[in-house]
Amino acid sequence: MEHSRPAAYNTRQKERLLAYLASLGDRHVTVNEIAGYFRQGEAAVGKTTIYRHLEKLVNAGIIRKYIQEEGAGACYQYVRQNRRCREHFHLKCEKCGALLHLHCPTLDRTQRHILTKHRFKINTLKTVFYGRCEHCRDQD
Amino acid sequence: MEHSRPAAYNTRQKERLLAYLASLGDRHVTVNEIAGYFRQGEAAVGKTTIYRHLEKLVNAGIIRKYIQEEGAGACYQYVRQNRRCREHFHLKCEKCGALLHLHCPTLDRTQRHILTKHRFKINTLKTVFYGRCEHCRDQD
DNA sequence: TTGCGTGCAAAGGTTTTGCATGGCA
DNA sequence: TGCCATGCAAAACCTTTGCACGCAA
Repeated sequence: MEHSRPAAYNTRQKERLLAYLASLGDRHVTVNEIAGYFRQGEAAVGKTTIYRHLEKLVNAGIIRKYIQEEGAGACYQYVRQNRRCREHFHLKCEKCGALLHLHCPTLDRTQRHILTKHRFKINTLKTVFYGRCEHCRDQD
Repeated sequence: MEHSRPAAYNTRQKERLLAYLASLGDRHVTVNEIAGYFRQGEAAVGKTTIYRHLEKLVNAGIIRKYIQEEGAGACYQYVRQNRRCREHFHLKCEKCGALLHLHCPTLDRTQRHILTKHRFKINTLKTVFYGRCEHCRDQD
């Protein structure tokens, strides 16, 4: 027995948006880039619709949202689920934008520590460590 | 010999703002909270002035700025030189929105581990762990 | 007196919301 | 035929900037 979950229709905008995001590979896009892509050509998708779908997709773990500089828009990236994808954290370099995957037993222990000692269940799909990668640390 | 550094006057607004921030202890405040505090009572300090001082104070290392989410206002915290005001992570509950502060030696070790073994310098001012807090884990 | 500090108002940007219309099931 | 989805316009945010006036030194 389901709760009163809304119907969730399949619309062409939704399909196009998801197909576009999936086609990006590892590339990140901003809302403006997405809107720009759908502005040209026949298949228009408005910004309002884009924002509304992106929020749902982020919550569903289908795409990941990254915050950037203050004042600048967020950027989004498709999360590929196919590969043998153990739970892991992500490191995002604020300078060069590189996204690193952190498979590490130490982090697994940290995650369990936060769960047992701080009683907080981390969502690794949404959590992103921001900072400087090896190469960018040497510069400036 | 100094470079052409501007004069930097001491104004009452500046003194009041710094005194207020210092009085907060470990608490974080947003610009709105600061402005609200100075709105009531005689000693008004405008938001523009608050923003301008906060930027300087952050650059001077006197206060710390946390960027929690895009669009939402940043949080500021006084850095007490003498006492232990360690860097810390934040836990954000996806369900109820609660923001928890994670002061924990285990996390300090994790941070060092990521630095030495994975060669990534984490920015705790921007990094937020997303997940479920104790209370919201029990529900649904 | 000099010129930085202040703060109102307006602009800049991203994101959200109101509401009438469109389209899926 | 219901009712969700869409998207324009407008609002709601946070933050920055222009500019005239105030005030410290």
